Amino acid sequence: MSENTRYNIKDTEAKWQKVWDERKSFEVTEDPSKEKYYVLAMLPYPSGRIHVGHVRNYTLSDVVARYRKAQGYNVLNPMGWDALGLPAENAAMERNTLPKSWTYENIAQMKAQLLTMGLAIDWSREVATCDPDYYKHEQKMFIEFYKKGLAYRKESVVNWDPVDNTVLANEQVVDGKGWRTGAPVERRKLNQWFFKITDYADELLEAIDGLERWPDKVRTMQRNWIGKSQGAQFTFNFTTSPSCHPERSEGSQKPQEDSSASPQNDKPLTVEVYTTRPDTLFGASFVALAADHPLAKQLAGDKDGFDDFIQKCQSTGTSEEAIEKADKLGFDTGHKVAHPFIEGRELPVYLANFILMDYGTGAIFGCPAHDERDFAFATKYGLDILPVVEHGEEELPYVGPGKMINSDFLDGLTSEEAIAAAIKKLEELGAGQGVTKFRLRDWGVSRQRYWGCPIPFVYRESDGACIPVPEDQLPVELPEDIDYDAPGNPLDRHPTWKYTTCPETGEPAIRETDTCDTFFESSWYFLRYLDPNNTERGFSDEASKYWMAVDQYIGGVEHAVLHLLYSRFFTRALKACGYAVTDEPFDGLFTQGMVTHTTFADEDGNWLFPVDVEQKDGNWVTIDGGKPVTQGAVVKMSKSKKNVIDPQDIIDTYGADAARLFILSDSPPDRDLEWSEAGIEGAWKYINKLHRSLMEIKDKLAAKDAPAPSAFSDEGSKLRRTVHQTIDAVGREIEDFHMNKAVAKIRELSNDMVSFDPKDDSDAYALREAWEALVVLINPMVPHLAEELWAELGHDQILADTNWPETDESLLENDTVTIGVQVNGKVRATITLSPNASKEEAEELALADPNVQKAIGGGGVKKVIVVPGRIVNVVAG
RNA sequence: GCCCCGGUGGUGGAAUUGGUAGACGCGCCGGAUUCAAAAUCCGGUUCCUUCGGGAGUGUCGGUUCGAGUCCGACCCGGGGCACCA
Repeated sequence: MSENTRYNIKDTEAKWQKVWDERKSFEVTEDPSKEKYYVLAMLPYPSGRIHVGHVRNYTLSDVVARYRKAQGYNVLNPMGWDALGLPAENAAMERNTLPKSWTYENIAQMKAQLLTMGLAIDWSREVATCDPDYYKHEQKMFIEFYKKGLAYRKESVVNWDPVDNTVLANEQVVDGKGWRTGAPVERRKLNQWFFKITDYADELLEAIDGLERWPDKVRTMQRNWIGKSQGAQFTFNFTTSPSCHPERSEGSQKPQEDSSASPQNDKPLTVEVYTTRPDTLFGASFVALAADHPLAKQLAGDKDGFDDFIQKCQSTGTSEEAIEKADKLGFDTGHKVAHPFIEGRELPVYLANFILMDYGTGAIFGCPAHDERDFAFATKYGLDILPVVEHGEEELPYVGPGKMINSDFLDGLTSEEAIAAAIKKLEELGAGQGVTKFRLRDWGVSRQRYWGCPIPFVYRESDGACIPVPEDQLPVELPEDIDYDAPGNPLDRHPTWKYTTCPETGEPAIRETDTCDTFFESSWYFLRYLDPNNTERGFSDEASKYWMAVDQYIGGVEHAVLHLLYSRFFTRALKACGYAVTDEPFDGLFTQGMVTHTTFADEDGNWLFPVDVEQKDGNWVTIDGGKPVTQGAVVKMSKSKKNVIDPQDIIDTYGADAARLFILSDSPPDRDLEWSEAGIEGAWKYINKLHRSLMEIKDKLAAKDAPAPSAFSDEGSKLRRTVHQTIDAVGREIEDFHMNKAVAKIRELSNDMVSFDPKDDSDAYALREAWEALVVLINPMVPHLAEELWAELGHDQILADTNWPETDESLLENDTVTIGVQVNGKVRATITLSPNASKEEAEELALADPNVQKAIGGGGVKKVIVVPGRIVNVVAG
């Protein structure tokens, strides 16, 4: 093959990227005459280099975007940077630079990389969340939420590293010690900002049912996270009176919080419990409180073993083996409470390690016959096990529903009826009421960090009043003259930044030095894309009304709960503040699988990069030195295990099209994808082959404007059927995210085309038709190659502006169909007949086959089942 | 422990949802081309076989004319949640 006909991937890809850019092919505006389609890929964190997960994500969104564009939609496919966050601060500390410059350098590098992928992105809408023009609007939203009562301040406990002078996330606390300093973590109370997502708990839960184009997995995870339960909350009265003990602690303890249970002298002592099974109240045999329940210490008095018990409860949290079996541990306080329904019945009160203070009321009643944990506990401590639900053959504990027994006025009712009846009775007695509880907590957004969106409030020094920063003073910008020499939050110790005046009185005031959780930025970035240059508001109502909701959102499943739930809350909160937004931000959601790769390690167990090893005589060795290498498990690519491939190397070597094609064709997008060098080479070969094939056959194709012939040869007709069936199938597979199947269908078609030898004008016409269809079909996957081939086919209009081919209905059906003939369920022959053949014809043809006759043997035919177009099954004797 | 998802050739995966299991690709084998190699092209490739056939979709059982697909029990792998009352 001569040099000038060889497909030059590098030049060709650069050429078409330039054409798209110059023609602004993917820039869009609101166009009421066209139906919109909003494709959204989860925005990347600018870590510096793109990884294969990005390539997979944006290839998928690109296929959808290009496919929908070809179908005539006005497609919005934007991109931006989730640019605030802790890694920038860590990098700044390590490299003695500033988070801002580190971040913007990374953005520039990653953008340059993404541009080589040839994505159909409207770059004019690019957004970086660390830009004050971006966070200005969310500061305004924050204040609007505050005014609506959706944002509030409250004292709450944080993990405090006393050496670094900083707050730690739960993940940064290892064995009770700070991950960096190793210092024991203190629990400190700080004033923190919260968003009232709990106001929307019910609505967010109910609306999950309507998210039909979301994966079931994600919907289930969100339901569980919200964790709605209905039950009864009621009070037990103590029949014993614990002596009021002075605090025995070392004095550093915080005063105890107010609680439902009041330790005051004159009122009788009570404890409030929560249950989802008030129907089983007659089966109650104990009451249990969390070890850190406000009443615990008072109830324990100076009984022996209390300190021991508390210590054990705390240690179960960390010792690994104990968690496995997690023995039920109890501490008998010796005190008793009265059963609310049974005169004279007393229940012992325990402290127990399986009761959590932060769920429900931190106290329960135990019904061992109908609860697993209560059963284990009662067995261990020799408490009564009283069945109150008919359980037939089932062994105790029986947790299912049934008819009530041994339960006085509840006897004979179903569990459901009994729950209602028990709640009614509790209400009559004034002991409690039916309540609904959620696991979901309000969203704490305060972070004691520098590289985040400043929370736009000041506190007046004279009286501590919390005052929102007036709109005309927004944004509250991050100072750039910061230092990382001392531990802690640079904003807090900045010499001037936080000192300001009260906008109302002009008195001295202190700025809030906390910044927002970075989930704040990602909760509305899809709205900013709609109107990225709006300086008055984050986005206009008009833009939102035209583009929202997102038609197809694509990203990793790791955001199944937090990001996706916060965004759903955010649209509702914005709506409450007068913005025009849909309730639900994302109509369709697709979660892609992980990209995995083999791990390699040297003799000492150190991880090795795949680029540093090679295979020699069937064994893996290091390239540098040839030392033996062991091949380990295939796991998600991660820097720590070094099993990463730099996609840029792949793109530089094989081109973006090959990388895209391999990623799409090897595995279904929702499953994990195992990266392999061999796979990428296969994709690369196919790209070259398509180009070569067209170059070879080009002169034999009919002219671009040749009239349709009046008739086609048998081969020509067959090819045309395949073409139209493929057009039909590929569209459906793309819509279902079966990109691997779409690619397979295209390859089948191209195999047929390559072996098709045009003999006359009608064949030449059919083959041109086939090539034109093939190129359009493959465009979403390998757009550079497709543009090149399209131009080779003689078109002036670029492919990015070309519509998806129409299918000819009459060609979707074949004129003959080959079906199997079974004898007693085993295939013995195949027959070919018209798809409209009658059952009788099919039966006749099947029985005429010698192989079928042979299989039937002497027993004769008992019955023949004919499923037209599918199968014939002969039942022989 | 509970809740999902998955298990099909050497390998990634197809199978019109109960109707010819293994599409398409990777790898491998054989051949052509080449001084040679690369690239490319052609053919083969589930396993066993006495070449007639037989077996086969994690295991065992069931329903059906017919099961990868439906039902029951179990085994293995991955993910999520977790003393949630």
